[in-house]
Amino acid sequence: MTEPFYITTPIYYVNARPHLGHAYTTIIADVITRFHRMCGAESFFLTGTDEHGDKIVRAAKKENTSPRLYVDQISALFRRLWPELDIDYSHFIRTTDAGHISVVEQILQKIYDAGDIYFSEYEGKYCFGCERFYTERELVDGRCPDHETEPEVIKESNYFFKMSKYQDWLIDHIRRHPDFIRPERYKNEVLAFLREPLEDLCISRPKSRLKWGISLPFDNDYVTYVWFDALLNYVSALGYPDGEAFRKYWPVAQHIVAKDILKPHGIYWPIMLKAAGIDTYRHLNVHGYWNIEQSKMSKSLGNVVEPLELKNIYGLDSFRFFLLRDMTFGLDSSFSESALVQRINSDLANDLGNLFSRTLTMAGKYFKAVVPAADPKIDADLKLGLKSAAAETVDTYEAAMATFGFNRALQATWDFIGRMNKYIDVMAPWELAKKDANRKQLEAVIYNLLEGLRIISGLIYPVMPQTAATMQKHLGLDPSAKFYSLEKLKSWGGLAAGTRLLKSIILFPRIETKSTGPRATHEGPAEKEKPEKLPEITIEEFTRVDLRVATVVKAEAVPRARKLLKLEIDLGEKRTIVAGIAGNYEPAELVGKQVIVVANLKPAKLMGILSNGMLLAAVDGDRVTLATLDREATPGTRLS
RNA sequence: GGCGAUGUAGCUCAGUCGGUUAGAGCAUGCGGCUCAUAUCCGCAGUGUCCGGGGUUCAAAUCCCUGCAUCGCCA
Repeated sequence: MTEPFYITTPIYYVNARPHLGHAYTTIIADVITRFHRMCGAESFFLTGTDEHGDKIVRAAKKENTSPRLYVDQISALFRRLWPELDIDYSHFIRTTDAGHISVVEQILQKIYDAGDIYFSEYEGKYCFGCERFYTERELVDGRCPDHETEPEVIKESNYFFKMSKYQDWLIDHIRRHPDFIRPERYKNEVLAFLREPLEDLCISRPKSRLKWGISLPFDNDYVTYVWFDALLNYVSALGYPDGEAFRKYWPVAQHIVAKDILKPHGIYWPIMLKAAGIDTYRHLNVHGYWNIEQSKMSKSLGNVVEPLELKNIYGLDSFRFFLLRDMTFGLDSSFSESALVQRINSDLANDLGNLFSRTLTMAGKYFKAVVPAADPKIDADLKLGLKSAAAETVDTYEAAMATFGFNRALQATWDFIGRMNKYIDVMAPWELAKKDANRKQLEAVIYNLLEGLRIISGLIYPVMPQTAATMQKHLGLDPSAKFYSLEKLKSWGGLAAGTRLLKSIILFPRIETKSTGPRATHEGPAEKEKPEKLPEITIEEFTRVDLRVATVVKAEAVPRARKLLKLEIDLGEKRTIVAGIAGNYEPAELVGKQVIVVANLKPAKLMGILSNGMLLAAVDGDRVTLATLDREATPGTRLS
């Protein structure tokens, strides 16, 4: 029996709404869990929300609500999002759950009784506005960066966790288990950090300044520091100390985190476990950031791509595919709509979708949509290595997936898809179909193609569960069966002759991208009229024009105006602009586009609508082409 | 300021222990096919392997140095 599998995402801090970074981490956890189910492992996939701490109190205050109501609300956003991304988690934990709180208390008491928690006084610079201490380097000219006031020096007593005591143990553990933290770069980062003496961790906050947390079991005047509370979710969710799930899954625990929380997971957490007498986890899997609009994805930055919107536009499976295919696990990657579209068109529509549709069409045409039998004598010559290629593909795939090499696994799958397309080209079934004498050969060829598709549908299952099921259904198989079992994918010939196929369909519609068209090539620049030159201006004159990046939020036709569109744009603030581009652009295609706007143009009324700015466009007779940006930029950014 | 990573085709990246003519996908150009979503198959290119110096019979690869980007730490 395959050993069980336990994976966790971080529990997300509810001071912000879910964004692409959260979605990516959670999708990866979903994919790896589905993969382990393919391997036949009993799997447990944990996610949830982290809900204590002063940032929550402040966020709640800002919204004029209580922490309790606030965390309920944001936590629900996360919980509701995951099913929409086809994320099939086993359990959703909240740090405000009674069960969790009681485990935190137990473990704190245990470590306290063992003598690894001590009480001590320290002094620091405290900003009463922020309700927090600042280190010297965080201060700007000795002042709080938010309030610009000088923080006061205050003394405070707190409880500290003796992390230093376990430093050598941790170094040793990491050295003995080279894949404890992976990829390697992050292991090295942790080891580099551990070369310096580790400071003990302050694990309490006095209730005089923070009440929203778990009270220390040994001192009711304090609450637990949020990280100490949060990390313990990974064991509390399993029913530590003697739940059956804990016994079964904890020994194989693996975590997934983004690189910004490497330190708590790579250092605090193993040491906490050690001190509590719990075996440490098996792997910490660390991934990078999605760079959007050239800045990092992170909780504290506000530039957020709404995952829901993207999957609604391009389809959920395509969206998941892109995230898994384009990022090398551990490294940063850049996210752009054009990269997404390119992936969809070339890998999904052209390669896989077209292979599927051409194969099913032929099976329909030549065999009335019934899976033909492959005569073994004839088939042996006609497989052209397809069977062995499939076996190699599954092997490569399995090895890559097990080590979070999602892009390599998909690459291998697509190599096989390419091989299938090539197979069609070489075998030319449409030629075989012309002569009855070739009937047996045609049967074998079509059978092999359908069988190849069966295997492909299994391989894409973890990443694209919906598409996998659709493929199964059209291959006449039961999409609710465990068709994705690796064992089944490893043996050729699973598809039974006589199975009734469904009609060919388009799995992934191509996304039409606006190209400059043939016009540009036929019309050489020499034939063009030279644009009239305007008198020279100074840089100062130029800079009087306030050009800004704006994103089109909404677009609609202006009634009774042939050329005009009314646009809602976001350039840091919302604005309405009326643009004379209706003949060249459909309202729908403009939404989400980034344009360049003259922001300080005197407002003008067009067809009764006040237009507050102007779009830049190349106007070539009737042909209007909007000026856009090479890459996405933050709305409101000034052009210079 | 200290430590580290990265820099390879138009774009995204692979490149093992130093070893023949530096690779893949996308994009581009040409050819082929017609089952298929104008899809697929084949062929073709293009490189200051970031700059400079060194070691070596031989360097994208090793060493030094500079630059750029990023990360960790202070």
